Amino acid sequence: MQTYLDKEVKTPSKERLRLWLRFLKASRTIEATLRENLRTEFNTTLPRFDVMAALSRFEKGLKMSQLSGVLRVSNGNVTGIVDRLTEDGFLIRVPVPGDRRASLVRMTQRGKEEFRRQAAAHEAWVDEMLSDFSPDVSREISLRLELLEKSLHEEQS
Amino acid sequence: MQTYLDKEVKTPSKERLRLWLRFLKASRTIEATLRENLRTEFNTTLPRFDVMAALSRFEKGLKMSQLSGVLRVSNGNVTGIVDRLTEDGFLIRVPVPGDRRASLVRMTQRGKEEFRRQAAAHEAWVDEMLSDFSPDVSREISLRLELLEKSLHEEQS
DNA sequence: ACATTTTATTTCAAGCATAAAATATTTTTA
DNA sequence: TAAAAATATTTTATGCTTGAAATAAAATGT
Repeated sequence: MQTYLDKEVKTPSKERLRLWLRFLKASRTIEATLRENLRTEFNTTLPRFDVMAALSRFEKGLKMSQLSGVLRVSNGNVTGIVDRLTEDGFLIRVPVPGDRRASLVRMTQRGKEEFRRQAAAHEAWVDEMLSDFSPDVSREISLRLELLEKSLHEEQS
Repeated sequence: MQTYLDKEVKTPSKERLRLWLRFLKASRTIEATLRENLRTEFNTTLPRFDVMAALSRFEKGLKMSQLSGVLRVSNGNVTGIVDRLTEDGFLIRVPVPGDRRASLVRMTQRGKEEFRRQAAAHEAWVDEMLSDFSPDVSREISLRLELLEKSLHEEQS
């Protein structure tokens, strides 16, 4: 039962709900800015940037299923994005010897150069938006979020 | 220029980038769970839930432009979602007397009842996922995020 | 009153996202 | 080795999302 203190003292679940709503709103605001910037300055999108970022960490490329695993999105989703990035000359599909089902997706030289520019701009935009957070505070919250991630992926009891 | 301490001491901008990436990942993980739960338990989606949640706070309803303003999404986007929720009998469009361009969107009785059930489940899911965060810590981070939100919406200098 | 501008909303084209079904290939099993 | 199961990927159907164009009505200026 609720008391006359309701305004100040919420139930734990209400407090966590509020936290989630704030979290989501901040996340969406930052995302919207990044999308807008990627669109106007590089004529690309966040999903395309995400794919390039993932591939930039794997010189030898990734299979489609590995790529969708890393990005935590559906298989079918990645197909279309890789198709378009390939048409644009940023990615290439190379056959896997000995398995005609699979292919490795990797960046072209042009893709690498384009991504380098995008990544530098992206880092600057984030730095600007999060400028209120000192390196120490950033590290602290990063750590907390890492623990949260872990707890979210534990088997539900 | 970078030093041999790179592994431990990052530049501020790298530290903030890491924070953003963790932030985004946690946000997406939680969102994915909520989407999945809404789909399997209520046959609905997060955008539909968001629309209902916004309207639940306005007994008299909202104009389409107000609704997209509150949700911070594009006008055209809201049209389709409201169309489908209206077909399902959860929302109703009522004409605004004296302005034949606009209409007020508000929840039907059935919509209110359905949303009450969804909101209760939603709160419980969030409570479960964020159970590591004590009410005090929740409040503290909420406050930080509120400040971040504010700084993000200030005129860029 | 009439032309112009602003406001409210929808439509459109393109891309993103998912789950489920389909296709093709490889591996396992009987 | 032939059938069955597993794996890798694409296709399909449906809905979300945006920016831009289109439509319609209201407000403003001359």
